Amino acid sequence: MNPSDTKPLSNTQRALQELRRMIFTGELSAGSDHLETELADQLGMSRTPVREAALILDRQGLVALRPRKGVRILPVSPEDMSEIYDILTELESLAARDAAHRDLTETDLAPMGDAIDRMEDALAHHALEDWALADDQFHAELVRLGGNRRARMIVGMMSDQVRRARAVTLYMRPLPTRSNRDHSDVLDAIRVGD
Amino acid sequence: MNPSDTKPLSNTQRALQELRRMIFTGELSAGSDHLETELADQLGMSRTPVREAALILDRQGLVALRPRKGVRILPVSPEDMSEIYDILTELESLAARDAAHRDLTETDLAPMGDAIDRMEDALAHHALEDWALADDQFHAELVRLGGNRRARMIVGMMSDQVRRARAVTLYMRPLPTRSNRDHSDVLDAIRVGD
DNA sequence: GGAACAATTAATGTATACATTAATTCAGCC
DNA sequence: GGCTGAATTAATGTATACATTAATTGTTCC
Repeated sequence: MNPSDTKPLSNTQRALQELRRMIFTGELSAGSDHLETELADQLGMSRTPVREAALILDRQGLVALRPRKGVRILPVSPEDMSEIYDILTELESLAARDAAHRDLTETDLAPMGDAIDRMEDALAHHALEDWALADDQFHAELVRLGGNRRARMIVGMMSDQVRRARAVTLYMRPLPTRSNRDHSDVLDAIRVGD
Repeated sequence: MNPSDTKPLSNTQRALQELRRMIFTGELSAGSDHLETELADQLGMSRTPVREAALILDRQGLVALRPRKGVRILPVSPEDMSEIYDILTELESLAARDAAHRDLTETDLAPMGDAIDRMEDALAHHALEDWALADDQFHAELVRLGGNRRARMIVGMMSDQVRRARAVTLYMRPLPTRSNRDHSDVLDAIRVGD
C-alpha cells in the first residue's frame, strides 16, 4: 500500500480538525456563536458529524453547546490560562520524574534535544512563532517520555487551549531565555536519572 | 416552581448516566462488546443519544468505539490504576496548595471535616464500602476547595475509573488507617495556610 | 401606550433512513 | 480437502426527517 494512502478519516474527525483549526486561527472568534447548521454548511457535511465534534470540543472546554443559541466559542481568560498552566506544571513535573526513572536511550531522548536546539535557534533569530512551535514539541515530547498515556492526553487537551492564547502565554510564562535554560536542565536531569 | 420539578434531562445525559452506572455495577462487564443498537434498545431510546454518550465515554477512556465491533467496555489494568493514581496525586497536591492559600472559612471546610468523620466511623465499623464513599467525598471536596475547575473536572473523570476498581484500589493505596491520618493532616494544613 | 398572552418561528434533540464497508459465508476451482 | 474470491450480511457513519420547545413577534385588552 502506498504510504501516502492515508485512509479516509471520518467526517467527525475532519470536523474536529477543522473546527479546532478555525478556533486557533480565529476564523471562529472567541465569544462568537454559531449554529450547527451553519457550521455543517461551511464544512460541507451534515449536522451529525459536526454535532459529534462539537460535543467533544464541549467536553474539552473549547466551546459550549447552548440550547437554541448555537455553539459558543469560549474565550480563554487569564484565570483560565492560570488554571491550565498550574495543571501543565504538575503533570509535566510528573512526566519528568517518570522519564528520569525509565533509563531511556539517547535515541529516545533525541527528539527532545532537537526541540531544545530549535528553540535556541528561534531565540537567536527572535522568531517567537518558531520558538512556540518548538516549545510545543518539547512539552509534547516530555509527557511522551514520561509514559503516562492519560497524562499525555490531558496535556494535549490543555495545550490546545494554550495554543489559542499564545500572545497572552508568552508573557505569563517565564521569559523564553530563562525557560530555555530550564528545558536543558530537565533533559539533563532525565539523562542522569533525576 | 416545585423544587422537585427537576427539568427533564436529555436522553444523551440519561444515556451517559445509565451507561456509567451499568459499567460501575458490572452490568456491562469489562472487556465485553455491545452494539449501539442493543444498548439503544436496552435504554429505550434511539441510537443517536446512545452514540453521543458513547463518544463522550470513549474520550473519557471508559469505553472504546471500534468500528463494526461495537463499543467495548475497557478493562482497567493495574498499570492503568497506577497512571490514574499518579495523576490524582499530582492534581490533589495542587488542589491542597491552592486551598491553603485561599484562606477559607470554617464553613467552607465543614464538608471536608464531615468526610473525614465519616471515614473514621466507617473504619471503626470495618465498613469498607462506606469508607470508600466518604473517601470519594473527601477527594471531591479537596479539588473543589482548590478552586481549579479544570483540575476538578479531570479528577472527576479519573475518579470514575477508580470507582470501577475499588477492590484493586483498596490494596494499591496506603492502608485506610494510614490514609485517614493523612487526610486530617491535609485539612489541618489547609486551615493554617500550609 | 403598555402589558399579558397567543401564535409563529427557529433551533436543537431525537428518531429514522440510507450509504458505506468490514467481516463472514458460500461456492467454485485446483 | 483446502484455498481463493465473489456475494451477502451486518454494523457503523452520515444524512435527513421530525418532534419539542425556547424565543420572538404580533395581537388584544385594559
